[in-house]
Amino acid sequence: MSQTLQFIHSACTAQARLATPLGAMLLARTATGLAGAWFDGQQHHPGELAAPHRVNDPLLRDAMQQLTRYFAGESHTFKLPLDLHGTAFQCRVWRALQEIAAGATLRYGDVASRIGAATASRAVGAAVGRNPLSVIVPCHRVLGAAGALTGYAGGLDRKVALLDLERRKAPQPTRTQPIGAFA
Amino acid sequence: MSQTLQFIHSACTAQARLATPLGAMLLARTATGLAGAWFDGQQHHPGELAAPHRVNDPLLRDAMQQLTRYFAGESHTFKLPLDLHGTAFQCRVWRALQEIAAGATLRYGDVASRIGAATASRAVGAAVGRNPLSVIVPCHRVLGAAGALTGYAGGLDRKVALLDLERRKAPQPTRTQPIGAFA
DNA sequence: CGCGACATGTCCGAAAACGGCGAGCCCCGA
DNA sequence: TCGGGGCTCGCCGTTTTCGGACATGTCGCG
Repeated sequence: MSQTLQFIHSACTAQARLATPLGAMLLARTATGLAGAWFDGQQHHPGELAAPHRVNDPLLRDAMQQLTRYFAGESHTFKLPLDLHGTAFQCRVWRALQEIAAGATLRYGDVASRIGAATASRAVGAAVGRNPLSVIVPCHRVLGAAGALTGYAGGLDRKVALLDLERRKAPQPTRTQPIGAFA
Repeated sequence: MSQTLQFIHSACTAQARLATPLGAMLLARTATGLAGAWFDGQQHHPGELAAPHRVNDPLLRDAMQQLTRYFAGESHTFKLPLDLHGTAFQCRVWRALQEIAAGATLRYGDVASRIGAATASRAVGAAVGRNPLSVIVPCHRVLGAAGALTGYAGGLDRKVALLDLERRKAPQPTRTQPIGAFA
């Protein structure tokens, strides 16, 4: 079992389910923060959790509200305490993902450069795919060098839908300019 | 990292240190019970724990008191809530160990028979060696078929000292009679 | 009696396989 | 000539796989 899922199963204190336009989601929290958000049936889903269902948990309720507003197009940002666990490399990647603004996208290679491992774009792909917080950590905002979607743990159609939703709301350039942003 | 140590590091809520005639020990507890007791420098020691030091924790204080009485020769039994985590096989072995009375010993093969895996004596050896609760779960009461000490995670001299201590107090036959006990 | 061969569960290290990539090259069709 | 699609190859962190090593004991064979 992967390091992340191991952690999820042993440290989660509560879970909740949420209906979204793209299908039902499972949310899970630890004592520290939100630890997981998965679409039903997506890859790397943790399966059944032992933690109790708690619709009234303050953190889980916050998360559900913000996700609902997100899918309604009312907000594209999340403000929640997170509890991300993975290898050091994965954490660097996931942190980099959180800095991609809604409506913008990066290439896998761009992310690799940003975390100081310019030649590790393929490893970045692997790490992006294991992001435990679908939607909230915007792993769907990473495209192939040629602009192809390449993949999404929740299925490519969901990736399209998420990007559409964000582009409709935020009429910015389709792709951030990594050079300019870091010059 | 072994399954047990993984658990120790992630689930322990407090730790304490105790001086004994055989060297300093580290005690660790979870929300459920006592989870670990190791001599400094022994094999499979978890190393530094993130959990806070709490000399006043009720459970840890109980454990320290009972260990102190044990080393003073005043008592050979422990009454504490334990929280043992390992593979199913290891748990069966550790449970079997707790049924060996002070002053008595068993052979690795006897333990194997008792848990219904008569041919797995070698695997029993491996499991005994990973016992996370030195002294309290009496892994030192298991000897080789010929009566040899064979090994101890804390060093053979400690094994000798513990057996000596128990034999002095309890003048029973040196080895339990597994046949009679289970007939 | 000494020696070798098994059986058994877990852990550890090394090696190989596997990806949500990207650059370079070739080829074909406008 | 230029652009795009398809192919090959190098890149790199993670996961999987595999071969030993063990806190042993029994059996068969010389």
